[in-house]
Amino acid sequence: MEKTDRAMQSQRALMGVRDLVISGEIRAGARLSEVALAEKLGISRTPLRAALARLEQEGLVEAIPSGGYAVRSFTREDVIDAIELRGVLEGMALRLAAERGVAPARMGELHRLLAELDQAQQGEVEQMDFDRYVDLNATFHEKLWGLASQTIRREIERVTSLPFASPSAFLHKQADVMAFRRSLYGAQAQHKAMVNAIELREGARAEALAREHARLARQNLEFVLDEDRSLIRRVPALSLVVG
Amino acid sequence: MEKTDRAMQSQRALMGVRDLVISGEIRAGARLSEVALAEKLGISRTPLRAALARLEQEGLVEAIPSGGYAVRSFTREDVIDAIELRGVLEGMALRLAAERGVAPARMGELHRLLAELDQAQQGEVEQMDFDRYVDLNATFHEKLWGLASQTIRREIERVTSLPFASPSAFLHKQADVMAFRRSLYGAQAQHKAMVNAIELREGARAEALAREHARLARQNLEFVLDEDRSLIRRVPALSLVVG
DNA sequence: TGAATACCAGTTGTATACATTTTGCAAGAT
DNA sequence: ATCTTGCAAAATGTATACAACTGGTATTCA
Repeated sequence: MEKTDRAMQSQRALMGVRDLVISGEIRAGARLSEVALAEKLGISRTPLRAALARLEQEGLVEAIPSGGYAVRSFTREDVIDAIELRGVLEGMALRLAAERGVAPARMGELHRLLAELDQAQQGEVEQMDFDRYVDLNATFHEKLWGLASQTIRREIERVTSLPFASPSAFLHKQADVMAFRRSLYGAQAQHKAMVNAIELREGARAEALAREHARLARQNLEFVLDEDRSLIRRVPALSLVVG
Repeated sequence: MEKTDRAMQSQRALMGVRDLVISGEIRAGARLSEVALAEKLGISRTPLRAALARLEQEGLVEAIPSGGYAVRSFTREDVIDAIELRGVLEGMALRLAAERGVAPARMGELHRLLAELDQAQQGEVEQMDFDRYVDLNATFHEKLWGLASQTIRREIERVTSLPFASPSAFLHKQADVMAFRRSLYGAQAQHKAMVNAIELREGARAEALAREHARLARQNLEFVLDEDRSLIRRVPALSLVVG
């Protein structure tokens, strides 16, 4: 090795395998051959194995009893529960933020993001700045997570490492669909209500709103699976869902 | 290697390091020297590194920016949030169980455990079968987790891998204290109410009860930290709490 | 005397070698 | 034709070798 950054190969392994799995290039259930992967990624088996062990913790990959790993496959119920789980955790984060209080500076950042989100969806549905909204939405949710303590933030980040459980799962730039665009109006209303609830120290309301907000992802999931399965390919990791 | 089980050394590494950290044999903040640990456990660095990486995910150990790992240290707030997190996740599990329904056979198992728990705390406080209650309580909670889907169960198990966040954290046989014994009466009443709520499909009540139930652990934590710090040594991993 | 530097031990991250186990396949028996 | 058995290739788990980096100490130079 000849490199600059510390633990470079490990990072390459982690991102490389994650991409291969999420993109669906390796089918769900398929065994992950260490030698083949190591060669494909141009690294040795050691950092690769570290990546596989971590991806098992993240839930993208599962250990085979006889040894090695395979790409995990998810049922519809798995995905629904992962989304519900995110809602519950975000709800907890918001409730605690409301109960314990948030520094004014941070609330200011949230309001600024709300205003930018408003701008992004200005005008008619057809001309809204979808890509910009996608980016801002991801930033907004990350800011919300930042209100929580490290312990809770860690869990949220782990759960959302399953791409279809992330708040941006169905807001990918490759999946710009009318049905998704329309869902953004309700979403933005919920964003504002969540921030308002935190300001008013209304913990229960903030929690309920976060849960209902996550429910939008579930709606979008069901739209993809039941109404337009051609979108499966465009939503990250959704190719791992069977049935 | 000459061994029987698959991935034997990795398991040994994981349990070995976990024990060293939880028991407090290695101080919070101390660097975990790989060569020293490997020699101490009689294994090579490879399975040891796998164990360290996993313990980092579990939260017991943290990566040092310049490389390697150190024993993590927890603030009182960290522990409180971990307990609260368990309460929220158990609450989610029970709510979903209530909403979606539970097979009668499983409810039967829960009732049987409730009866056994009743037996264990029969009679006067002084003569209750504390050790037996401890075991049954752990089994009961595991059965509750079993009501949830794999996704949620995984998260609960990860969170409770921090020993002080587990439902048995303050019910350790080495920490048989009057204050803890007395808390069991209220706890058992909550156990019964939780099962009842699931049977009546009262999801919100089940969730609220699970959260309040976890709050007992917080009370016990505060008792240890504020009233009888000599107990710190007897509660697993509590020596990692600073302040 | 103080600061900068060069060196050195110790440590981690990565690659590779090795032994055991698993698995796929083909041949043979029923 | 189907199931069993044996074997070889491949894959995993572990150990070890190696190179780069970190941190600290002693030396050197101003």
